Amino acid sequence: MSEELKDSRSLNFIEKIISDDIANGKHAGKVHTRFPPEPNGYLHIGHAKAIVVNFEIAKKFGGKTNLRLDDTNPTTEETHYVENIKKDINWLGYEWEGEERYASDYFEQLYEYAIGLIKKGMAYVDDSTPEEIAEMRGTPTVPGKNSPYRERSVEENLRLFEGMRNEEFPDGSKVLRAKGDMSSPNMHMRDSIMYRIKHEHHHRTGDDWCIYPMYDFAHGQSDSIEGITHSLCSIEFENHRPLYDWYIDKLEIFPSRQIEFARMNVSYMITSKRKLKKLVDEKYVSGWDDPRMPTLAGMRRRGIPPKAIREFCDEAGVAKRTNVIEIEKLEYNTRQVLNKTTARVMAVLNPLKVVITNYPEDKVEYMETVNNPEDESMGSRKLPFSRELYIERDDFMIDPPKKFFRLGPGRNVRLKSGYILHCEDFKTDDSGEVVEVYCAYYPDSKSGEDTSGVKAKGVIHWVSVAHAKDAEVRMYDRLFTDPTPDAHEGKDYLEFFNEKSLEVITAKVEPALVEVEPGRRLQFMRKGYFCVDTDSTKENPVFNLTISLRDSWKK
RNA sequence: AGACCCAUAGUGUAAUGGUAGCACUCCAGGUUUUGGUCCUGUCAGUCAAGGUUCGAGUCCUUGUGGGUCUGCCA
Repeated sequence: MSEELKDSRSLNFIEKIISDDIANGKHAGKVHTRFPPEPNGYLHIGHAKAIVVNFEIAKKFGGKTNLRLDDTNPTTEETHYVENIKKDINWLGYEWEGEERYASDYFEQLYEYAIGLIKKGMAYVDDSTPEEIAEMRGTPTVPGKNSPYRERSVEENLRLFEGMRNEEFPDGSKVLRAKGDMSSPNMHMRDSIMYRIKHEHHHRTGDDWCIYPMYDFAHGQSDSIEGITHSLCSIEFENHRPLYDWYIDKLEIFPSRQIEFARMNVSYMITSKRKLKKLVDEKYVSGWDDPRMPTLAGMRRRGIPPKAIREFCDEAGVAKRTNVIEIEKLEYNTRQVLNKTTARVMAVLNPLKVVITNYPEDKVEYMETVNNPEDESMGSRKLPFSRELYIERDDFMIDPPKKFFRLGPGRNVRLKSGYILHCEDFKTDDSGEVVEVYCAYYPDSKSGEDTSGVKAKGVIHWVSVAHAKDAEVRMYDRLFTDPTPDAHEGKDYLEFFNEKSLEVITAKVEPALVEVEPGRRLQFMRKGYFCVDTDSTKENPVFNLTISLRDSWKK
């Protein structure tokens, strides 16, 4: 199980309800939640929120959380998705109670429940066409009409429903409906469809069934069967709650309680399955796990630690109003975790050569440098230092402003864990571009044993030319240029695709970096946090920018 | 249009009917061999109008704004 999240905050509204339930002895104080994804796609940041809410709330009250795949629609669901869903939840840091469950585990029980309702005269087989049913349903303002098949006898309904199960009827020819109230202002109460005929292969039950229950006649019943005490779902199911309760009441089964909360939206991200799929299909991104994608697979590859996602979701809070959390919050949580856990390494993203004119040609020194100033236990290592170094092109200016603390003609700068340099000259090419910088070093200014008395305001990173290795670095930025790309009427979200969301560069890195394993997270000193990509090899190391360091420098 | 739900700084989220707080962002400073981290500070809020009350962000009414619902999807 995951590390404890901060426990200082006050209870959210769901926790208050549960807290009251416990105080009142409801369900003998037991708390049991569930995460019920449909196995027809990949999990994204929105699912992460639901996962964190369900697992953390249960944990907080000493309860359990089930994983249940809501597989009642055989046409869209696949085993392949199940495996990815399980992997993503585990990666996020959670373990569900026992084995994962499936709504399809309960098909027989659900069938029995339906028979029970028919026997009570509360359900009937309807021969109407889909069009007729839609027509008779009415609209929110006009009451619906009763189906002409509504008053069939219990015996006939029983016989017909059994016939449905026994493959006697073609797809779409009949449905089983709950006898609700066709004049209810709540559309879900207007004789909700319980079963439809689909002669299709199911990923788990194979060809055992040709009738499948609808969400409304499967979800709440599954909750009940599993003894779910608090069924937490998103706000769009609010209108389903009367039906959820109606079935529990008529079926006389364990009374799970549905509580709705607002789904989480994040700026610059979209979570629409259809829109995400289009990005993949039309090659805007490399796949569902492209590091720019808001999928858990994408964020994992990007290098965002699961703990950061947990804290982000937890700190975003739980309430009922529509929200858009600023992506800056996720970035904050990401940096927060990475700052404490990653080793600092030297990597020059945009190299400029520096020659130390008074340093011997063939001398090599090994400079001791601490791996993580935030965590002494991470130790230190040695960096090769020589006469020619790469520094960041941004760290040199021909004519720098006064507040620029880096290198410029006549200026001093400290090389991190090295010497202080004094810039004496530089060389440009025909276009005026600086191609080489010439410096002198102060031999008695070595890091840790500096007796020079020389002042240097800035500190820059570097790597020895003779020892540097090339590495592919994928610089990622937000996928979209607009905080709410899919909320503009008349404008397609693809218009906001950020063409600069990926830039591939070749960096000069310290030699040890070609040995790192995929998945490893590092801080490139003064630049940002990076993660070794799954494409990475010793011959061609690949790093993904997770998130840059904050940069408060401006002219 | 009818039903249901929601409304607190830029963003998100708190506040038994009793001092509107926290976090992120922004801005300003301090520390720093990362212009990072850390620390301090500033700016900034109860949708509107009535009502109940000694007292309303909280309760009531109306309005305004937003969300969900008219799949044999979940």
